[in-house]
Amino acid sequence: MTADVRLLLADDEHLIRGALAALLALEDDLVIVAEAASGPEALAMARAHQPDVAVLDLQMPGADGVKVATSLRTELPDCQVLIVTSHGRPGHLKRALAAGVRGFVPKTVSAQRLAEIIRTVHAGNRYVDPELAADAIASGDSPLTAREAEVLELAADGAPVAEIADRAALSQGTVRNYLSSAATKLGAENRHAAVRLARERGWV
Amino acid sequence: MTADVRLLLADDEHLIRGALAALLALEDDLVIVAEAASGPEALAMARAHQPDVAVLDLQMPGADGVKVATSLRTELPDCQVLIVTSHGRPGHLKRALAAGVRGFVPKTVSAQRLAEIIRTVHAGNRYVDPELAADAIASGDSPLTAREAEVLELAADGAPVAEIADRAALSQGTVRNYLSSAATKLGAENRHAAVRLARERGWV
DNA sequence: GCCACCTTCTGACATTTGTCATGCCGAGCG
DNA sequence: CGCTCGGCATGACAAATGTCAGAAGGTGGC
Repeated sequence: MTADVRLLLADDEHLIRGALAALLALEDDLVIVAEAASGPEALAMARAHQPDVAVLDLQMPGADGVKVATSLRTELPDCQVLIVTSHGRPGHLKRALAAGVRGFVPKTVSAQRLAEIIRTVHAGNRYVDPELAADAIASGDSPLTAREAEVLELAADGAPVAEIADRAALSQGTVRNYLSSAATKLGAENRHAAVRLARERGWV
Repeated sequence: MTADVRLLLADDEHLIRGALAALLALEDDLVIVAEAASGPEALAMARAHQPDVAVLDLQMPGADGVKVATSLRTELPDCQVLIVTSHGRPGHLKRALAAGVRGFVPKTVSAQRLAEIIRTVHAGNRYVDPELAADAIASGDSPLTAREAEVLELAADGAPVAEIADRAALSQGTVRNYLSSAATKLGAENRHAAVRLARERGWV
C-alpha cells in the first residue's frame, strides 16, 4: 500500500476550509497536516510541515494562490500545488500553469472528485478542469502588446490620463495612443469598457 | 425536545455546498431537506420542501440571495432566511435586512458557530456578524439619491453617456449632471472612479 | 539589408466629458 | 402657504479623451 498523502489546505474562509478538511479527512489515504488562512501563512505552514500536496485557494489575503505556488516551487520542489477557485478566469489558469501549478479546478467539483484529483496530482500528473481549459483556449492569447496591457492596467481604477502617464513615465499622448489601440483591439468603445473586457478574459 | 430544524442549502459551489451539508448533518438537530445551486432553483426547492431555515449564498447565478429572500418572504413567511457570504460589502447587509433576512454571516465563521446561528435564527431571533455590522455602520448611508445611484449603475460597464441616457430614458445633459453630482459626493475624479468607490461601499 | 513590428514621441482635430448657471414641476414639511 | 429638495431639463464653456498622421529608433526574422 502507498503512503498517505500529506495535505496543506489554504483558504481564507474558515467555514469552507473546515468543511473541506472534514470531507477530505474521510478519505483513508489523505491526511491534512496543516491549514492556513492567508498566502504568507500558507508558505510558513508549508515550510514547517513539508506537505506532499498544497491545496490553495486562488484568492487569499496577503498573496494569491499563484504567488504562493511560485514560492513553493523553489522552496519545496517536491510539493505539488493544486489550485481551487470560485471564479474561473482564463488568464489565471495560464498564469498558474506558468508558475508550475499541477492542478487547477473550480469549486463546483464534488469532494469525491477533488480527492481523486489530489491523488492524480500527487502521482505527478497534471489535472486541469476541462471547462476552464476550454474557456482558456477559446479566449485565446491576448492581442495586446506588453505596454498596452501595462497601461491598461494602470487605467483600471478610473484614473485620468495624466496620472497614468505619470505613473508609467510616458507622455500623455503615448498613453492615449496605447489606450486607443488597446480599446480598438478589444472592440471596446472606450478604455473603461476595454478594462472590463480585458479583466473578463484574464488579460490584465 | 424540540423538533428538528429543516434546512435548505443554496450555494453554486458544489464543493462548498457538499462540505457544508456534511458538516451540518453532524449536528443532531439539523436536517438538510434540500440543496440548490442557483437562485431560481433555491426558490423551487423551498416551495417543494417548505424548509424552516434557508441558508443562502449571497452570490448565485440567476438571482442573488437577497432577491431569493425577498420572494421567500411573501411565499413562505414561516421560513427564516440566513445569508452567508464571502465578500462582506456593507451595502448588501443593508439590502438584506430590508428584505427581511434574519441572519447575515461571512464564510469565515466556523461550522460550529454556523450551526448555533442557524438555531438562533430558527428561534425567531436575528443574528448579524458584528464585524460586518461595524463596517456597515462605519461606511454609513449612501449619500446618493435614487436616480444618481441608478444612473451610476448604468455607467458601471463603461458605457458612454449617450447609451446611459438611452437606457435610462433621460436626456444626456441630465445624465451628465447626475454623474457629476454623484462623483462629487463620492469625492471621485470622474464617474469611473465613482463607480469603483460606490461598488466598494456597497452603494450600487 | 530589408521588412515588419513595437515603443515612443509630437501635433492637430473631433468628440466626449465634466461643470456650472438656470429654470420648471411636484412632494413633503413647518 | 412658502420653502426646500429631488427629478428633469437646457445651454454654454472648459477640460479630458479619442483618433489620425507622421516620424524616429530598436529588435528580430528571413
